[in-house]
Amino acid sequence: MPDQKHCPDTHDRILDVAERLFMANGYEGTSMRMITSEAEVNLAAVNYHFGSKEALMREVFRRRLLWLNRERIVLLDALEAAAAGAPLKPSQVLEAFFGTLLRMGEDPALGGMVFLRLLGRTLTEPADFIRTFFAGEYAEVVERYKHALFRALPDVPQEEILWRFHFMLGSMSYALAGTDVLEIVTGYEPGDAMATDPAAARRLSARVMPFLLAGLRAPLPAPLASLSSPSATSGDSCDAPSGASSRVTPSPA
Amino acid sequence: MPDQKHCPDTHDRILDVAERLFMANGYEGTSMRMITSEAEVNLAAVNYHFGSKEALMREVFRRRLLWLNRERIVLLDALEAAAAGAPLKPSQVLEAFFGTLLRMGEDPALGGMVFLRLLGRTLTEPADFIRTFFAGEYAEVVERYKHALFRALPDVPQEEILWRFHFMLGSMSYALAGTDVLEIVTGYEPGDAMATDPAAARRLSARVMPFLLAGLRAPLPAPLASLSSPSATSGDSCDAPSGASSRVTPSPA
DNA sequence: GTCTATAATTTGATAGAC
DNA sequence: GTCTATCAAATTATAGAC
Repeated sequence: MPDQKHCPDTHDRILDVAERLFMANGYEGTSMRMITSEAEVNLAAVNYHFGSKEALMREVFRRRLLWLNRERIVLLDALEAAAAGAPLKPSQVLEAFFGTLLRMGEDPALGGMVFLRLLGRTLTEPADFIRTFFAGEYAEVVERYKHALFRALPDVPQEEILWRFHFMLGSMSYALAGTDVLEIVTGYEPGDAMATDPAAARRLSARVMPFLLAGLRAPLPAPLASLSSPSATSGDSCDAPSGASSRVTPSPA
Repeated sequence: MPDQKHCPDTHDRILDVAERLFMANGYEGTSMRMITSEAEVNLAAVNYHFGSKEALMREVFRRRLLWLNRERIVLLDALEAAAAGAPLKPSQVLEAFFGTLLRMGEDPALGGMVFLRLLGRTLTEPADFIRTFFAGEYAEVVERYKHALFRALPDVPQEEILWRFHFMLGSMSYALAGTDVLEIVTGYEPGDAMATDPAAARRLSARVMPFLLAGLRAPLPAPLASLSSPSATSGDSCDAPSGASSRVTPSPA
C-alpha cells in the first residue's frame, strides 16, 4: 500500500496521462509504455502505484466519479429539502444530474473535457471489469435519480421513464465522446485543442438540455398494437400531438 | 485479388464471426486468433481473404453499410417524389433514417442485432482508420438527410438541427450498444441471448422514435445570455413551453 | 520510490509446401 | 485455397539492485 506522502507528482501524473490516452485511444488501444513514456516515469511505476493496468483504469475513473456522484447526491438532497415533500420539476432533476456532469467539463481540476470525453466513450466499452466497476459506482445515484424522475413525471409509466433515462444517457454520452459522422456539428477532432476547450461544455449544455427535456416529456408511444408491420410501427402516431396537450402531464408549477 | 467462386463459406464465416467478436470485445480487444479459431478456419485465411485486420474490420462494416445507406437514399428519394416538392414531415425523415436502421435488427440476413450493437459501440471508437472509413461511407446519406431536415423544420436554425441530429445519433448509438448503467432498462447483458433477439429492435423502435421526434422538435434554447452563472444556464427556461406553442414550428400537415 | 533487466505471452503478418 | 511453421515486435508484469 503506497501511503507515503512523498512524490504526489508521479502518482498523479500517471493518472492524468492515462486519462488523456485512454480518452484518445481507448483502454485496449493504450499500452502501459505509452503512458509511462508520456508521463516521463518508469515503466514499473504504474504497477508499483496501482498494481495493474486494470486497477489504473479503475482509479482514473474512481477519483472523478467519487466527486461527480457525491455532488449529484448532495444537489438532489438540497433540491428535495427545498421542495419540502413536493415532487421536483423534470428540469430540476436533469439539471442536477447532467448539469453537474457538464460542469466538470469547465473545470480542469475536475478532469475537464478530457474526462468527459473519456466517460462518454467508455460507457459503450463493455469490458467486463469496467461494467462491473461502473455498476458499483453508479448504483446509489441512479437509484436516487430514478425515483426523483418517477415523482416528477407521475403520469408516465415508470418503465417508460427508465427507457428515456437510458436515451438521455446516450445522447449525452455520444455528444461527450464527440466522434461523430457529422463532423460539421462538433467541429473538432479527437485529441484536438478544441476538443478539450472548457467552453465546449457550456456550448453543449445550452444545446443538449432542451433536447433531453423534450425527449423526457415526449408524448407516450401508441400501446404498440401492430408489431407485425415493421414500416408502420413507429413515428406515424407521434406527429399530431407535439407537447403539453398529450398524455404526459407537464411538471407541476 | 481473391476472385474465385469457390468456398464462399470461409470468406463469409470469417465476416460473421468477426462481426460478433468485434461487437462483444471491440476492435482492439479482438485478436485474429480469436476470430479464426471460432470460425474454424486457418489463421492465414484472414490475411489471404482480406489482407489485414484493419481491412477485415472495414469489410465487416462495408457489406452492411452498403445496404443500409443505399436503402436510406432510396427511401428518401421515394418520400420526396411523393411529396412533389413539399417539405417532408420530421417524422417521415426520422422514420426513413432510423427506422431503416432498426429494421436491420429484425433481419438476421442484414446482420440483425449483432451488427446494430457493433455499429452502436463503434461510433464512439475513434480509431483513425475507422473514422476515416465511416466519413466516406456516411458522406452522401448524411448530406441528403441534413437537407431533408432543414426543409422539414424551416423555423429551426440549421446549426440547431445539426446538433439535434447529433444528439439523436447518440441516443440511438447508445441504445443499440446496450451497455448501460441502468441494467434494469435494457434487461440484457452483452453477448446475452436477449441482446441479439430480433424483437429487441421492435421494442426499442417503439420507445425511441417518440423520444427522438420530441427532442428534434424541442423549444429552442434561450440565446444563451448569461453564461457566467453555471447553475442557471440551462433547463430553467425550458419548462414553461412544452411543445407546439413555442418557437418551433410543428411539421406541416 | 525509482530503475534495469527480463520473464512469459500474445500479437499481426508472412513464407512456402501442398 | 488451405495449411504449418515461424518471424519480429509488442504486450503486461515482476524480480531484485539501489
